[in-house]
Amino acid sequence: MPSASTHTPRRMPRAEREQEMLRAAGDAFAGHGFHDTSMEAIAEAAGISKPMLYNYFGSKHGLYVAYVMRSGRLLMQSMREAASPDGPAPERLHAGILAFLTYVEEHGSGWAVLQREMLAQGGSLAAEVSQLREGIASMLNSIFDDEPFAHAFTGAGESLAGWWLAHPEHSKDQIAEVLMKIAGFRP
Amino acid sequence: MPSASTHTPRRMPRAEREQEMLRAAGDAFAGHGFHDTSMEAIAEAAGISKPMLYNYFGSKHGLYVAYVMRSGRLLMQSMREAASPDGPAPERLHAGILAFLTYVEEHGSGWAVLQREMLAQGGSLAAEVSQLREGIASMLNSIFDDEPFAHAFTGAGESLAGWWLAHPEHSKDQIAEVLMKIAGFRP
DNA sequence: GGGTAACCTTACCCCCGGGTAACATAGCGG
DNA sequence: CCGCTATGTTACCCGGGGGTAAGGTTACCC
Repeated sequence: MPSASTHTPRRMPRAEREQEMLRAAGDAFAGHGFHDTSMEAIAEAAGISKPMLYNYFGSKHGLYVAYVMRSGRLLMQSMREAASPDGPAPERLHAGILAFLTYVEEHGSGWAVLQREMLAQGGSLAAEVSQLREGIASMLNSIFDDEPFAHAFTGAGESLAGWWLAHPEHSKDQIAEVLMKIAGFRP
Repeated sequence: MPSASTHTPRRMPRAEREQEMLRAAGDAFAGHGFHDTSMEAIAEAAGISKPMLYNYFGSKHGLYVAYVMRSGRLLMQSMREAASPDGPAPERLHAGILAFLTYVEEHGSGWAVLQREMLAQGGSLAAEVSQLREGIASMLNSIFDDEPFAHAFTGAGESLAGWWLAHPEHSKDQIAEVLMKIAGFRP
């Protein structure tokens, strides 16, 4: 028994450790923002030491990019699957809204980071994030065929989702109904 | 003539200099965000030296707070004046929307900073910013009497305003029409 | 069982940028 | 015209945190 004081540095396969790092990083970024989150803090939350983060992601920015990209991919994938073009527009829209709200509900940190990053127009993630915006916009344009309206609707969804997280007494379906009403599809 | 190389340190009354500092700070904060903006950069943009900023605003945070507060006051004042409770709801809403869009148009930096700050739920400005949110929410609730809908509508306005800034080929009235349509007041 | 590669840590470097002390001068009141 | 205050500057301190060099240990494979 060499020393009982060391922190049980449990070994872990790379892929698994990577996910844990991303989870810790995401929670930290979502809570305090990019700049008010230190690599040291992320490492501690992930139960490892700082150089591991650099070994796996190269830099703080690299870690952030990895998290944002993964979050964006996940969101787009969920929505595309739900709103695949079969069936009439209102059904597709409703399914897409539910997929979005489900993502927000289950990945609060991911959503918070994505939302903040979409506001920062000048960032180095402009390309990746605008790709996400484009994807959602094209889905909505295929339903509304009215670009300004589609953008307004996007904002309505984002804002309402944020409000919902602070008022969980409303059901997911109630929230979806509000959005359907805004879209012009009365029940 | 002592030295032609000095930067013409023109004297200026305090109030006037203060406005210039706030203008420079606002543009910088809007462009790069709070953390990626250095006091040095703000001082240079304002044509003065760094200690002046500390002399006038105490700290970087103090300068930021001053800018956010002034922006918020200005926006609330414009909207309250426009949407004062006389006349039917659609007219009040339309006037409020136009006041909002005018503010966004004329104070792009102020709006960008306000919008970012409203997303950051945990900041030290939470109190001030939530007061702004409350004000707008109460105006909209007096029109819609439907809190979730009012929040969604707020988001639609914010998002559409951002999109408008990137697509100035649309007129202010066209944008306002989109919002009126979302509100359920068809032309 | 020994070489090797992957996993992981401790201890440090060093710059950026917030904040300040000390000093300079314009211009107004008396 | 003389000093006092408000306006302004240069030059510096120093702590936080991004990033790294060097080394240790586990486990897999032959």
